[in-house]
Amino acid sequence: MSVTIKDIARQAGVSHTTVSRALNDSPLINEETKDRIRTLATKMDYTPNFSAKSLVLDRSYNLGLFFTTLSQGTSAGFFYEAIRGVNNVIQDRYQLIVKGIDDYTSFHSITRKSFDGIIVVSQSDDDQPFIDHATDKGIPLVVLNRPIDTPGVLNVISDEEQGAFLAVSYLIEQGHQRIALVEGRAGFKSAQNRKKGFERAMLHNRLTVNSNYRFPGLYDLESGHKAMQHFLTLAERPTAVFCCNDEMALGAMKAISEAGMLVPRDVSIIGFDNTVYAAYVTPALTTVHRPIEQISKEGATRLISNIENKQHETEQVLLKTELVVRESVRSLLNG
Amino acid sequence: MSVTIKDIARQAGVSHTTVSRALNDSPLINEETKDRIRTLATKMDYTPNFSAKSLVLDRSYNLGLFFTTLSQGTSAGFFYEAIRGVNNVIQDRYQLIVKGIDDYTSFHSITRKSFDGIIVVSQSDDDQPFIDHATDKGIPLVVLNRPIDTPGVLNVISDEEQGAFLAVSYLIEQGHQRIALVEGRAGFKSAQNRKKGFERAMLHNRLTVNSNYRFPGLYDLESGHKAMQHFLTLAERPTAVFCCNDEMALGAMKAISEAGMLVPRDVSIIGFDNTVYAAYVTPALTTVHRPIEQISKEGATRLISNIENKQHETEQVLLKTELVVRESVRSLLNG
DNA sequence: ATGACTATTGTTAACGTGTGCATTCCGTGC
DNA sequence: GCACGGAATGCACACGTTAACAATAGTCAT
Repeated sequence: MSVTIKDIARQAGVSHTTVSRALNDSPLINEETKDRIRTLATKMDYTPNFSAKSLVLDRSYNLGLFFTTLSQGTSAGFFYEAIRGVNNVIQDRYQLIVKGIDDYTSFHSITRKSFDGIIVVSQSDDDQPFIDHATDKGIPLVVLNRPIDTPGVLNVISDEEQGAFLAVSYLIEQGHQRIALVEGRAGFKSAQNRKKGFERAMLHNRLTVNSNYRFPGLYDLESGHKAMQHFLTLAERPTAVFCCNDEMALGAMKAISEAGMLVPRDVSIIGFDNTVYAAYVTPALTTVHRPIEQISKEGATRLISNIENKQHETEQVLLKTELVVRESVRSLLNG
Repeated sequence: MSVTIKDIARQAGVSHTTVSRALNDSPLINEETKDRIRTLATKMDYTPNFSAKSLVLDRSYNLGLFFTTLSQGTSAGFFYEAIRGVNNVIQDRYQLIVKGIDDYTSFHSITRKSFDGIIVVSQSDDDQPFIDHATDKGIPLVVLNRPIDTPGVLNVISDEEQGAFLAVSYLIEQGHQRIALVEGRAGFKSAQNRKKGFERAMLHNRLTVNSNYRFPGLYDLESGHKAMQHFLTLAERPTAVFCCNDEMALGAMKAISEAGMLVPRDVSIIGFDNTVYAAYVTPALTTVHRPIEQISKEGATRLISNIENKQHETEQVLLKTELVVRESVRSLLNG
């Protein structure tokens, strides 16, 4: 059917070995023959058979991009930016295969043969068995977005604890003291770190956290909505709420306006993630920007470098987050 | 390194052919030997080498999921739903390879060998050369989301013209007559169809469209914002605006509130796509739901059926859209 | 008992590419 | 003139799997 190096060899009057070497730019082959063969190859519209290459070279040309889950809980924007970032650096050297870890009942089929490298965009501790499996099998690996304890694994993350600290410190600077927290999805490391940053900022300013001022969330709009409804029933309402992501912040804003109140006049809201929508909500949401696309670019670049140089760098890379001030926080300072 | 069928054969005292047949459940092999070999295989932790299979069976086990672009203009929610839908039906039979068409300078490397089938999530006429290439190469193909003229191509789309008709008819039912249109990105078929639905609904109700009441858009927040700013400068403002997607509708709402006005009191807004955020904006956005996930499921299912049954169904499947009524449209009827 | 037929297993080649080891040719130094 | 070395190419096999064909043993009808 399709043209192979043997076809080219026949046409060129050489052996298929020579063709193979010529197309791989081997120094063994005369420059003129190389040229002749190369032009002949393009003229004959030759495409290498990657299955055959894979078989003999023991490389799959596949990079796996694994998310904790595809079917639930991953925000669309997050997902999109991660794929963009990775896609951007792999170009045509690899095929990008997108998977959800929770699609697997057994990791048996995940081997060195099927993936030259794996990028895990991790959102939960539940990914650990998968990460261990990949490490055991000796597959080059990078874990993004969630800090990893396992030594010997490349890890690129944003400093979320610092981001939350930044956000809450900002609230305090603006004069807020009764600050509430809508937590992230239980089990997600990001939820823990953002909470930690919140607590550190409070402690650092010698503020105590009312236990009524914490509410569990699921990172979705609905749980932010519910949390805010709860806060609004309290006799002494918080003046500001730190939501562990933007979606929940939007839900909270919704609840506030449903109660006939206004953001930020009655309650200040701050989010996390800097979703595209954050800028266009009314009022525009003050939030923390997390450089997902940059994380995934950085991760993919380092992974590929590890693969191609057969090295095994295992650094942990921390990328800084930054506060994006918009309109959803009111200053309580009388000036 | 890893265990092959020959290793199993040696252990079992049979030929590697027998092992191959046993693992593929060939009727030629005695049931007992099959069992013996199968248990031995799992005990030895055997995983088939897909490169070898691919080479001899002439199948890649790859499905390509191609978007018009990954780097610009695709909405995150859209992207996410499409991948989810496809991923949902392919399970572990295929690897899902995600690509942007605009990443390619040449389609040369896209062949039958590298993809068993291709799903194009098409958002622009510019995809046509790619679609033609895939058709030429004889790669099983399905085009989602954009109507295709090319005969002989499987095509699954939502009826967007009907959706727009639905939306605008609803506005008219609520008593609106001065209805403006924020158009979609030029060149995108969806933009044309939504506009067509708009026009048909107007015509059907014998309403004329003021040429000041049309404004080009890019499907992003900013252009909706700009369009609305324009409409607000008009002496005779529209009472309702049909935005060709939700993002632009959000932008428009933003512009309205910036001008000190309220939705829907002063201007009614209706969107298209039913983004996750539409429900949680204030006021919640009335919009048209487009079943992206269902489209991609349907498309993937039919493509796989075509591949595996070696048939060549080329139907065009139209899935209905539906109006989701929320709070962003005011009734002008005095009741 | 012999031929045909079935059930089960083995032999061998094939898929397309890369590579270790020969082979050939040519120039160079003695 | 001959050995040596380097440059260029070819031969033959390997990678792991499937499949056409061959082979063997057993069964059954004549």
